[in-house]
Amino acid sequence: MPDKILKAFKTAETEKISHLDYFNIAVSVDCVILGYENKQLKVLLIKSDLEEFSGLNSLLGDLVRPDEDLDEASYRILRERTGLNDVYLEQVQTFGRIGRHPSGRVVTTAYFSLLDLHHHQLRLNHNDLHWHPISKIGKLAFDHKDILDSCLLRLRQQVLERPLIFSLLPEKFSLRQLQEVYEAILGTDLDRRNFRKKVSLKDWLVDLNEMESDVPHRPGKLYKLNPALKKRLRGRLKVI
Amino acid sequence: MPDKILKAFKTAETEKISHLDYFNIAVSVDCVILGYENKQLKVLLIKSDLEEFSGLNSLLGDLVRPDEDLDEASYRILRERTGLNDVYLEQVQTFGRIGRHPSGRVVTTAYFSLLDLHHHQLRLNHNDLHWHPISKIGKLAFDHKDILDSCLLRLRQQVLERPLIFSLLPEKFSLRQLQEVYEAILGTDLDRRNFRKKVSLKDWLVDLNEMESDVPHRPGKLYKLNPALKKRLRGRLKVI
DNA sequence: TACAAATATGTACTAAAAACACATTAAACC
DNA sequence: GGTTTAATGTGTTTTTAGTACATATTTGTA
Repeated sequence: MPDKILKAFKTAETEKISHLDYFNIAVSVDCVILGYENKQLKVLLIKSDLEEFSGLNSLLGDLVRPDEDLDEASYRILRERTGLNDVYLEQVQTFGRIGRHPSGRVVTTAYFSLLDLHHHQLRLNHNDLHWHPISKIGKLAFDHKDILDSCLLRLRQQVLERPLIFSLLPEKFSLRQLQEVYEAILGTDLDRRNFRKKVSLKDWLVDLNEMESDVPHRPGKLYKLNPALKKRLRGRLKVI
Repeated sequence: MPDKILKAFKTAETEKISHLDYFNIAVSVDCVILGYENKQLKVLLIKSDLEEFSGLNSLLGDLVRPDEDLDEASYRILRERTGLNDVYLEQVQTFGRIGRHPSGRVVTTAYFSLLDLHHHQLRLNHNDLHWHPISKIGKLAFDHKDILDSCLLRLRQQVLERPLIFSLLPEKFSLRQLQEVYEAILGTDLDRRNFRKKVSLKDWLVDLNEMESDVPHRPGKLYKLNPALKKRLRGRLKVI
């Protein structure tokens, strides 16, 4: 098998190097799992259990298993950590600096996901897991701050074009709630009238003909995501 | 070291599995190197030397070395294959299906690059390397057709927003040449007057006050890329 | 010198985005 | 129960960007 592999990658430089020099990297997946609460965007972090990063938080990640697709690993991590199966995950970028992991050569692929922090199925499986406001993130373990930033950048670039945001919200929501989520993600104030016009021009929402309740002011109409779009946001993993 | 590594990735599932099960993946880089000639976008391909893919072409790729950053590997491949050092490369996506490489578990990260196919430094280092019009690409080895398509999609999405395209052209070019490149990439015809207006509103071009020569019609003005933008397009690799 | 084939430069029209205003509703308070 | 408060809901106007389209100009060539 080494011969076969070398043949597949034969270049002037690699020919003399043995197969063992190459098949010794670990690949991991790190998930930027975002939620929304109290008008803040939050990310799910875990206390690092590596000495090198004691006291620091890290993203949720794990090594990719030998018999596991890269994308599948991201769904597994999300499921293991949150209990959620049915959530959209998107690959963003791969980080492969030599020294990025203190224990060995680990190349990691970053995914982001948005979910409703109050989802009834959400079960954080570990005491050290916690939601952290992204506006108050300091140092993170590994290169996880870079990973977080790249995912946030991607999210901000795409959030107005694609119906990504709705999995952050409960099934039924008002336009005000929706606007507040956008404002939290983009970090800007939006004009309410222009925002409503923009949203209504897309086919994203369905009017439920219901009203908010328990709000200390005039209640607004409730909407849900157009079911036709929901499929696109669903996880693509075959549920085990 | 195995203990240390396992600690870093401890989850319910991984605890019982040994370090050797994980640090045995190879990571490769595949480069979608695009050039432009005869009003066509072309990609640099090489004949696959794997039996499984005999007769098929593949992208230019290589395994990432143990002591090499992921990004650096992409610049090395470009340099080894084309002789060019000073070229922009951008990471696009990582492909990690289990069975994607017949010889073992290889996760690959795709990069794309645009370069002037008639650049004086360009020296293709192998007889089997050739430029292939993207409009006539059939089957490719591995999952390289998917990789090519994802890079082309990214390119088309970004080419109007960012000054990526200029490395496809010689130093001096006319607006007609520039427009033809855009048309080749986007696969559409553009209105000449609107195109010129759009370009002139950006700060991308510098008028050289020179004219085309050797054209069988009225010569056009020559432009070059605004030098202030050139840095952003340069390769980020420390030249060895 | 007339013609062919480009360049160069608009202008009018249309659609999208941003700025801005007012009437309406329901809860909370006196 | 009337008044206040704080939202919702629905515009209009203005500005900007995008699209469609026309004419004069320059050079090489027959």
